[in-house]
Amino acid sequence: MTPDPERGATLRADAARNRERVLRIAREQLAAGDDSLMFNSIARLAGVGVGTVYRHFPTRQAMLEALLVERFQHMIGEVRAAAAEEDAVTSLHRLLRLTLQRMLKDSGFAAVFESDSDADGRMSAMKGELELALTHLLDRAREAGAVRPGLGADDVRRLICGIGHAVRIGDDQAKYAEIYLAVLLEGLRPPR
Amino acid sequence: MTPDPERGATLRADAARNRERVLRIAREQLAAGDDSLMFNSIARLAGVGVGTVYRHFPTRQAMLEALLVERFQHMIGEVRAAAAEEDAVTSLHRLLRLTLQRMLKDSGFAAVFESDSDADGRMSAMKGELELALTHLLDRAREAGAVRPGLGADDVRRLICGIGHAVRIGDDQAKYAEIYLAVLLEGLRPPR
Amino acid sequence: MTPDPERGATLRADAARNRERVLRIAREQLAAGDDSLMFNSIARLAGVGVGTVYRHFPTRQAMLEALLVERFQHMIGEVRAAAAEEDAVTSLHRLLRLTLQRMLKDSGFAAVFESDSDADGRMSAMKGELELALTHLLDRAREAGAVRPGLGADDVRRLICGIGHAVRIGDDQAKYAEIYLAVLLEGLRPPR
Amino acid sequence: MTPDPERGATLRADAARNRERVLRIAREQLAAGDDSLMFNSIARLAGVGVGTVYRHFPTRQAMLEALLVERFQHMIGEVRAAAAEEDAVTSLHRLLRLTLQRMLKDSGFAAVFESDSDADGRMSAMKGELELALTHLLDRAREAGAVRPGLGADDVRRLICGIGHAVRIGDDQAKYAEIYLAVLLEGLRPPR
DNA sequence: AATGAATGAGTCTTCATTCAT
DNA sequence: AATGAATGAAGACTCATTCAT
Repeated sequence: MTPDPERGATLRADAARNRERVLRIAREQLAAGDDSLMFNSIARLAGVGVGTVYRHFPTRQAMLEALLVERFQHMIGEVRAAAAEEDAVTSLHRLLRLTLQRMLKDSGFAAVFESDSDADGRMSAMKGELELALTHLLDRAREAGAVRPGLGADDVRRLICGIGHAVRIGDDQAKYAEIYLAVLLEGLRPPR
Repeated sequence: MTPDPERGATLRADAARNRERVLRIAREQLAAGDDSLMFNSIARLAGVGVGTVYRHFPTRQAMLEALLVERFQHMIGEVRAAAAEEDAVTSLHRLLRLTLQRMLKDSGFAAVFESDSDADGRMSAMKGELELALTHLLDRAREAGAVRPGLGADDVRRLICGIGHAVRIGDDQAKYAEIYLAVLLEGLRPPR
Repeated sequence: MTPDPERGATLRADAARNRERVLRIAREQLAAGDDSLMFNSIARLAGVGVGTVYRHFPTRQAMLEALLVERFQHMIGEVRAAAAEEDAVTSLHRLLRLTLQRMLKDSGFAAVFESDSDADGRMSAMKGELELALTHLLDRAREAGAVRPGLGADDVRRLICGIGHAVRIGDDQAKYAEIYLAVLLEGLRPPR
Repeated sequence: MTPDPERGATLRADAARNRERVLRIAREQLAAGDDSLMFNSIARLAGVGVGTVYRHFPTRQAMLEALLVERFQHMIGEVRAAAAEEDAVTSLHRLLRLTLQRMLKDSGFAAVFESDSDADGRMSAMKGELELALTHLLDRAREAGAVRPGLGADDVRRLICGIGHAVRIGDDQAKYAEIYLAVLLEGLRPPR
């Protein structure tokens, strides 16, 4: 038995192995651009029964979130670190750039990051911590004149999601990402 | 027989009538928030056979585009008029605000406006004219200092789509639309 | 196109053919003792797609009822004729015997005959007519002293269903049917 | 270790405890109107593994029977007592009324009481004793003129099951039970 | 040109049972 | 003896598309 960091419980060795297999396959599918996450085919590819997949992940959304628990936990650390840095503005910009790139690379991440309704309470909790940390960072950046009043952490989340969307529409994402991000960063500042 | 302005051909009277019925129902469905556009139910509601729907619109995308021909033609006029106005900056802002509201009100419009691949050449042609007119307007606004260099009409289209997306993520669209639009407008300006 | 007596509408020739095929297979399945009426296998055996089966019969109950429309219509005639005969008591006994035998031979019939909730309004209508005719017969048999007061047509229906159930429990149905029916017939009379 | 009266073997204390837990939950489920007796959910509710449930009860039928051992044993006593009473006819009527009410209250009991095939030999043995005792009672009632010749204990069992079925079909069981029982009791008598 | 019945692959989901732990 | 994760057959149902009428 090994502790399962994502469930706060202990999983039988084989169960944990299957869970990981399923998650690995799901990750591959998403990476390959197939965001349908069909339980039957995931099960087949993972070499387990469908029932096993359902046992671990009652819904598609739950699977998506499970796929991202580590990433979100990592992000919380990043945002906290960013909020603690000396130069809040640079820090904010770097954070937003990083987040944008993550969204572009991983559509599953983008989907969960955008969504307001989580299947799993732990995901909601993490989002709450994320928002808190971002609020701190934002407050400091605001003091430095880089953020207009009236824009909260959730607004910034939505806006960066919007920018991600704008970049994705186009055909040369690498090219647009930096430009559109620059537009956002300038737009966040108090109007002249 | 009446000329069919959208097909460049002549349609039998009953065919034209059926076409309009289908479009009307499709419009109603979209307006009612159902963007699945299922051909079978549209056919049923329109009182025609599915085959008839397929004859007129080979794909969902084609139907969507047909639904929006008038709207796009109207838009072309708007953008041209905007480009001709004295105060290009105000004009640009008004145009973007109008477009944003249109996207929020009509998800079908948003989908086609965002898309880079059209089912029907006439839609592509219209988009080309739209881009041309917007380029003019943008050039004039740029001279007035309201648009940074390096941002073309297509960029602005994508960015306003992104803002629309950001607004749609939230639960109180009316509240966010104006704020996020303001962020975009400020962001479009040359950096300080 | 031929008129479809069971739908009150006109069915396309091929549709009618398919409908009959499906009903024939369903009938065979039931006769073979399989009362599960699985749509997929019925479709396969009938040589049609599942969708076709679903189109004709939205639910299992609807299919069962469709299977029995003719039988119920015939029964209505029988009960009316029975109610019109000279010797109401003999007539009632013969009718109940016939019904019991029908229930034992055809479990589908027994199921629909017992059920109080019909999928199709026409079935409910037929049951209503059946009840009416039986009420007449019962009234006449009551006058002849063969039916106790307080027992209506629906009670008799339930009781004969119960007798059918009692017979079915045993292993030698032929043996029990007549005896248990005799018990019922005597029990229907006013108490001594 | 405690002797397990129902298995003729000795059960480890924890095994006996588990067995009782499972039976208690199963009883509750049935009482709550859920007669599906799903092993997985029973196991979950009982706080044991499914495997444990299977170990104790190889089939649903076996579980049902185990649930009813006490009740049947009690019934044997009742029927014997009834057979010993002075007024056999009254006694028989009271017994049938009691049995009917039991069937209506407890669908599990009804199922096992009706069934001719038992999973457990002890259940068959009990049914045998029941039949014997009922035969005595019936013989005495027959002498008193309340039961026609040719009707044995098993027939009466089936008939009361049939009456239970008839009552269950309707929507107002309390109302029909007494009437239909009266029909049966009169029907049991020798024909006039 | 119109019809709409038919198609049937595709997907989802459950649950009785087994067996490795 | 107990566990409960795993299994996967089984069955239900949908809907985009075709094609005979």
